[in-house]
Amino acid sequence: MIELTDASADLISDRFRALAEPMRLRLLHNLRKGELSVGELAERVGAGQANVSKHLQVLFQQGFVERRKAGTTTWYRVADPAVFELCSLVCGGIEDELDRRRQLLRPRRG
Amino acid sequence: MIELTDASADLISDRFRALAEPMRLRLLHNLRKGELSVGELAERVGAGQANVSKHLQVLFQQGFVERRKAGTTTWYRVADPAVFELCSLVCGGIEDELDRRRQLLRPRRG
DNA sequence: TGCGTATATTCCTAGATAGTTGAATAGCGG
DNA sequence: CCGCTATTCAACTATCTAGGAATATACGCA
Repeated sequence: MIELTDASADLISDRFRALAEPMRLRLLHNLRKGELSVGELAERVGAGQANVSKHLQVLFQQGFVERRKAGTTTWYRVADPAVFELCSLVCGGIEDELDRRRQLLRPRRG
Repeated sequence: MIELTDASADLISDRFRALAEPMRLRLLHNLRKGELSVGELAERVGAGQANVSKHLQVLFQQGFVERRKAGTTTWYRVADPAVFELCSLVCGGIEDELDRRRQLLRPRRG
């Protein structure tokens, strides 16, 4: 692990921020099965095309997706498989967190 | 990996968002070595006490840290070691991304 | 009780960002 | 060249959040 300087903290947080958005996670999830165009992604996630395009820019800037232009359409694909490992790690914690929230809902003065 | 429903996408993004903040990454980094109080953390990261307290709430809500009250001081510690695996994965991508950015800065019409 | 300390909470402001809309760009077919 | 399509870009609004200041709460001590 990098010794956390201010600069590297910024870089790391930038990458986390790119994943801190449900829409972008859905885009990545749809791209798991293979390449998709912007329009196809917009249909699948039920969002506007411009919106999807901007989200894809963010993922591209962080290197999570790559793109390939063919004629008028742009095909996006996952570039960094580590993103799925990241999600798996986070998903592992989610069930724990749900359990913990249920604990918090209980009266605690027992 | 969880089949990504809208609800789970929200949960996952919430967890990523908790890490998408340099200050919170620095807090977690300082907590690697062991328990620290809010005041100690505020000194180390050079931030206000209220600010640090609020960031710790976010990390606590997402289950990344635990806390223990002793008198008037609250001691925080890392609860989920997976957070460091997450950072490692992200750090691994950062050097790749830096290389990629250097590529982008080059004239590409070769 | 009253004071000092440590933490949490509330209010406020400035900056960031998601989403929409409309325009601009680029390729394809006539 | 002209329309058509897919994508990107720019402007705008609404929402969110980091940070600071002030306040509230809780604890220890005399």
